[in-house]
Amino acid sequence: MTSPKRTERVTLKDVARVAGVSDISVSRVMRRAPNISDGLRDKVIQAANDLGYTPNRLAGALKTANSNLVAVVVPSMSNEVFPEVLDGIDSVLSANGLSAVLGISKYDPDREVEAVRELLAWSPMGLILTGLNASAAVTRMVEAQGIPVVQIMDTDGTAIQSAVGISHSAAGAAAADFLLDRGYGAPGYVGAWGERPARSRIRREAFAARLAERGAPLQGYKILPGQSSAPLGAEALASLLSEHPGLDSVFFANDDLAVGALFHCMANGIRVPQDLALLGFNGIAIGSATPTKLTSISTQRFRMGVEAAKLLIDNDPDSPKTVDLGFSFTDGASV
Amino acid sequence: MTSPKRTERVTLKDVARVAGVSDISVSRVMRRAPNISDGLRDKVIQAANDLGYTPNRLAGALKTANSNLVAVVVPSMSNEVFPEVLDGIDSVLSANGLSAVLGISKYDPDREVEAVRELLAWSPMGLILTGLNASAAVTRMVEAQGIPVVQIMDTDGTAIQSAVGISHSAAGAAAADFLLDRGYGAPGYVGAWGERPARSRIRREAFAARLAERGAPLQGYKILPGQSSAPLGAEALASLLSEHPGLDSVFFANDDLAVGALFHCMANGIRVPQDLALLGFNGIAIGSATPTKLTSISTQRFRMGVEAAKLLIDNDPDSPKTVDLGFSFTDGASV
DNA sequence: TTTTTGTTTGGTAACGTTGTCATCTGAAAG
DNA sequence: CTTTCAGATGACAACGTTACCAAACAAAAA
Repeated sequence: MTSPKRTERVTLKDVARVAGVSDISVSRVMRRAPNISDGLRDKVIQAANDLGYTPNRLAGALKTANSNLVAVVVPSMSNEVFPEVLDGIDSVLSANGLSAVLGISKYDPDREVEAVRELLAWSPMGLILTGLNASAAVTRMVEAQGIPVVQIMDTDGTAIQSAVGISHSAAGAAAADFLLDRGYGAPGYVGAWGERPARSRIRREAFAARLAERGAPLQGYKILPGQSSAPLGAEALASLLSEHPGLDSVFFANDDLAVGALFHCMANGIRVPQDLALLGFNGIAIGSATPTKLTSISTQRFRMGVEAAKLLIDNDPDSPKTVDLGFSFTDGASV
Repeated sequence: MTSPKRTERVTLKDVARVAGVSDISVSRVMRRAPNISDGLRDKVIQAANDLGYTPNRLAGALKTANSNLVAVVVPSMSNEVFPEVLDGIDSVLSANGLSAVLGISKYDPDREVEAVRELLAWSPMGLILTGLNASAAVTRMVEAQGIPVVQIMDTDGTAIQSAVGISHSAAGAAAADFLLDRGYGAPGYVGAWGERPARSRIRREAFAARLAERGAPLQGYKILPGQSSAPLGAEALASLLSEHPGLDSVFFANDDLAVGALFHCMANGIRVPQDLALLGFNGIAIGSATPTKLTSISTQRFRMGVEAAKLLIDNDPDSPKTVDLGFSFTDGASV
């Protein structure tokens, strides 16, 4: 029984010695470089397996100045959206031998800068950021590093290089049209998180602007400080209705809030959509299971991650791209 | 306007040259080593800022054989549970200058092995795995690397070193007691994902065993192949009830399924809990906003991540720990 | 046969950092 | 006025890889 103490790392040299070849040949076999004879390859693989050799990527990445890491910074994990995007990112990265290093900014620009600084120190081959409102410090750092950057979620604004997302202003305007076209004339709005995800503010403003444009201005809105959740949505709607009893429809910053609001209506005898229409945002699964199916604006989050990772991988520095994945209305019964 | 081309990396040497000191002094200042005069520190910091210097962790980690990375392997992101755990992990890691490198196994043991191999190549200072059922290959690799390992979610079984989680067999048994103690005598069970997360199978088996022990055996169960979601829960319950109309209570593998089932009941005139009691698992936010509050077994997922990261950081290789965070019943109205 | 060409292998020198061992101050102790 | 010692700083050699160039060899062309 061997001691479970610090095992000396098995290196290329060890494998080379055992296989009776040069270091560099081992390196080439491990990297599947071309022009390797079968004999050499077999000897090396045999020796590597015998010794339990694992390449040290730290050394390889240092030498080639090209780690197979991708830095990903998202604002939060306690929100269905980002895990789904991450899932999409990882599905592409892992298929290409890349790994994601994660940073969570908690919607705090300073933390984002810190996270980016921290992650860039690993010489990632690319960076995925959330939102287009990157601080100047972040922009400077990534430009100094000279790596591809893809910003996700948002296409309203100027990207550092490339972006994959949707136009939140278009979504807000579309929500307004959707409600007005269906005859609602007294719309309200509910948000959360103090609108720290700037994207929800953009939607609200575009929603309000389009409503005003069409002569049916926003009657009232409520933005609570807490994190989005169904209970918070119920609370927000109750509070909004007490201040604005005349509302006939409400647009929500996300489906969590909208579902909670739907529950509030069910519990309080408010008929949906006859007395009040509810329009969500994001199109998460639960909305399609509620007794009254939630009408929502659905977005493609997994795909957003996939496209972002792809853009990073076959990056063409000379032609940054902005990919708008669009959105669509789910056929619910709450509007 | 400088060309956005490949910028040469700014290294310690550059900073040292500009500051007029030795390389190693710059290194020491950057690492906040002791015994540095204020004069030296100021010169170095000034130069580093002027040049926009960022340390290269690849080189540092290679030299010290100690990266500040923690490898985290989870089975999925499309499940509220793991993002929350990750959030907890990251909160501790980021406070300690560590970063998480992520691997997603998709509940596939082969992918898990691959992810671990991939991540270990970065010489992480620790590894967080999901579940206690790590394959022999994984165990061998981490032992060869000699780094601390913490396994999360589960405490029923043998950990490689340390574990943080709950006892799913205890939870299953407690669910049985909970229902029986409240007078229900004909319980059923609903699961999903083909029970690939082994933990849900353990809960079901313990649930069934305790029921049998107390003379009220499990009447029937339904485990659908698809991923857990509210719509799937509704579907599963409908199907279960058609096969076993006499059920008076159902225990669910998770709250997503249970909430969907609750909706199914509401839409079909099944009174909860008079006609049918529903007991969930996980205690996610939405369950406390439904018109009939969902009764559930709540677990501490964020804290699980926190404790796992802490265990990794102040690791004592000689005394691995198993931390059982326990569970509790939420005071819902569905049982 | 000789020359050309291409395939296969090896030697050497980095990549950017830090551990280890000097060296050099200057002040306290003798 | 030495000796001692702690506090600062520096020189050098790694860490484990891979890029680059050179060399050996074999096969094809002349």
